[in-house]
Amino acid sequence: MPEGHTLHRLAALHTRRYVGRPVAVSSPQGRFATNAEMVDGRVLESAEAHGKHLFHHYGPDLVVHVHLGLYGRFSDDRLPVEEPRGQVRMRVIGETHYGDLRGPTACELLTDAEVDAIHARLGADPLRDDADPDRAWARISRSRAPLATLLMDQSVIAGVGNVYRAEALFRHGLDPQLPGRKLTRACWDELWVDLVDLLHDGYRRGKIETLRSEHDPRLVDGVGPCARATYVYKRTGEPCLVCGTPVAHARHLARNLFWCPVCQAPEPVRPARRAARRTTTRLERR
DNA sequence: TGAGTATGTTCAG
DNA sequence: TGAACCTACTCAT
Repeated sequence: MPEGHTLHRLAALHTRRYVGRPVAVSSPQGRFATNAEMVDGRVLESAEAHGKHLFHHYGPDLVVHVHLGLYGRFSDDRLPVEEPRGQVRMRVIGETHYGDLRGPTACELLTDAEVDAIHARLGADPLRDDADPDRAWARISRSRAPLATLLMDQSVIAGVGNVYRAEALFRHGLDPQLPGRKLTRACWDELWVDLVDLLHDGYRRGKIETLRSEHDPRLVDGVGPCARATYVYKRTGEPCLVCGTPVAHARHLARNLFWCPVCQAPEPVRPARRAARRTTTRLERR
């Protein structure tokens, strides 16, 4: 599930597994072979994530940049190494474990300047201490674009993908088509705090679960642990867990968008209704 | 076993 | 706007 939490988990894992010691880097598939030679045998100095991007720092102008894209994976296995299965773009071997990178959108060797450029174009990352939500707000509050577009714009908020977008908008009763400039500062502040909570939770669990306990059918009805743990994502036509209305689906900029037409009804929002809405979708800190 | 689908991004046209 | 990337999972057969 490569949204931001996945990449931050990988950065933390790679820090534990490999940082501070020499690693063997290769490209069984061959597409990263020349660059792999440049860092093979070097000490991995640090691993970090910004949004959905992962960086392995081997020294000045020696940074491996990885983006998993839609279906990239980075495995984690104990030594000894096995024969590569499938297309392994990059293999990193440490003292106790090794990782195989498959199907990434990007796996490239960058200079420091190129890495800086990526950081510069990425927006506030809810999982980074240096995140600047005011900069994100400056973009959102000036934009005519709908929230559904803005939340997925990595130059506004880095690390939020389709699942977190759908779930965060639902949790705040926000119409996905609401223009950014119509969002109130108070709503943004609550939304940001919740994104920080949600992504940290995903980081800890290693999966995206967004249901508050009172809405979790696994707790309410004793449904098996495999039941989905989202309010609207991939629940098209199923009853909203709060109001029972069938969850709606549409294509938005070539991506799937899910929302509850009642809990996230468009304007006008009357004060009484907003108050009622708050009692059912209030932000719950974990 | 095979078809269909996906949490993302870039590039061609 | 659609194709490409080319993995892994789910579901139907």
